Amino acid sequence: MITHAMEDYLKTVYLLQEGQEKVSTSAIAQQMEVSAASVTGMIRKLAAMGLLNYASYQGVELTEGGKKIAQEIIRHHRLLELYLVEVMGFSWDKVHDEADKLEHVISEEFEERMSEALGHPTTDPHGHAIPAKDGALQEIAYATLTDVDAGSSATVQHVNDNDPEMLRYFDQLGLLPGTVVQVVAKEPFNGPLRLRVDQTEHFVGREVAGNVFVSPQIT
Amino acid sequence: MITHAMEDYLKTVYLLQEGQEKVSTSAIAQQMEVSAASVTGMIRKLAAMGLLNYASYQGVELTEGGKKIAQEIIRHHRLLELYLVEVMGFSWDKVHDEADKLEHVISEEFEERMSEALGHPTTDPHGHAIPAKDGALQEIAYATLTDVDAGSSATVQHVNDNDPEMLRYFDQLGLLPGTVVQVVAKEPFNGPLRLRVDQTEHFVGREVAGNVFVSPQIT
DNA sequence: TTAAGAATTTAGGAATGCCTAAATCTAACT
DNA sequence: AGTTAGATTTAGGCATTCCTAAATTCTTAA
Repeated sequence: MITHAMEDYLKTVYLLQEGQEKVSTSAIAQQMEVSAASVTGMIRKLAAMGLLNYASYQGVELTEGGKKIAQEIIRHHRLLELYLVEVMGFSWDKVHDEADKLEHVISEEFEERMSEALGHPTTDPHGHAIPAKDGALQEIAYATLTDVDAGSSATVQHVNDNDPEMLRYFDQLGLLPGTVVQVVAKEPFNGPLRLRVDQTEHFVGREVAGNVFVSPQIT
Repeated sequence: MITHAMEDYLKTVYLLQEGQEKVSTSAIAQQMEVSAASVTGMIRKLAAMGLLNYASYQGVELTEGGKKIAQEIIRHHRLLELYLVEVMGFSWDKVHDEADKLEHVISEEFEERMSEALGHPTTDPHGHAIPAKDGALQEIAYATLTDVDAGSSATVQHVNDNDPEMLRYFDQLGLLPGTVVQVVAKEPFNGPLRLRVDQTEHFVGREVAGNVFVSPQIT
């Protein structure tokens, strides 16, 4: 039997795996805010179930079976986020936590009816791709605002959704997926970025800018 | 901390408590399909938390605190059932199981938004009363169809919702909350009841009839 | 009133999922 | 190659929630 905790581990490994081949125990522990020892224990169980490949000290890699479960959970999560915002009227800073709980519990029919009600959408409110029912998730590794050269513009693709307070700040700044931002200037010594969004200028710190993922603006 | 299992126990005790003063260990065990020993263990924990009063061999009674939690869970369950049917288009035989999982997981805001979307309803799809946000649930102890005299008519108030197959059967018979039924005849030796629903006659067994709760038809 | 039978509780145990502390392994630098 | 810092695993424990089997208590009916 697959438990909620197992689903959370698979989801985390899947999302960390993007780009890298192998995922380390400590990366999982940090992401999930559990001890590394707990991760080792769970990983051994998941490996025994054939959901991931694992060799001591070498890191972890999902099998096809593990990937399939992870994708399903991520699909649940992102459909839920969008449903909560679009149909139920939640604000986008509150939907992550709600979806984290609901994603393990809803049935396939619930998933299907949400997808239908939303017109089979492909991105969630934070700009993340929603995997198709049996399709892989190809998340593109976008740069963040901190990587954009001063003077250049970029289009917001997605933002990190795990800090509600930061999401409210994004909202306030107008840094929503699809928005064009110009990096007017970057102060030295990890100083703030001067941004122009919708004719308005803002100064934001590097930590915030590092959570905004963008593609270069086509001019 | 209150766990999902604890919530389930409180809910079960609350629903069994209607009519009776005290609820026995074995009644809880039977309803929840766990062993009596498990019930004893959980009850001791809930009593220690002040959620119910309990003396060995004497049965169990919820405290005000326990009642409040039970009502909240029942409100979640019944709002979810109605939301799943009315907004998401589920058929009424599938919503019980889905609601049983979701009821422990949704936030207060989710509850509130469902209630709003439904126009603050007072009964769920099976005819059960939905408790108000902080109001007690006064479920009336209706008779079942088996109690109705041959020749008399009655109005369906609610039906048991825990058996999906039986719900589909009710649907087929037209035995929905609000419907008027005439008990044309009752065969002896626990034989079937001859019912007239919407001009059509049906023969149904006592087990089914015992799960249909009715009030006498005002003539 | 006493003894069977039913109901309930106690005792002991298993699985899950987390923890801390200690041991072990890897990798990197002298 | 040796040392050491950091990553990882092992060992031992705790809480939750269920179980079965055995002991106890209550009820009832001869």
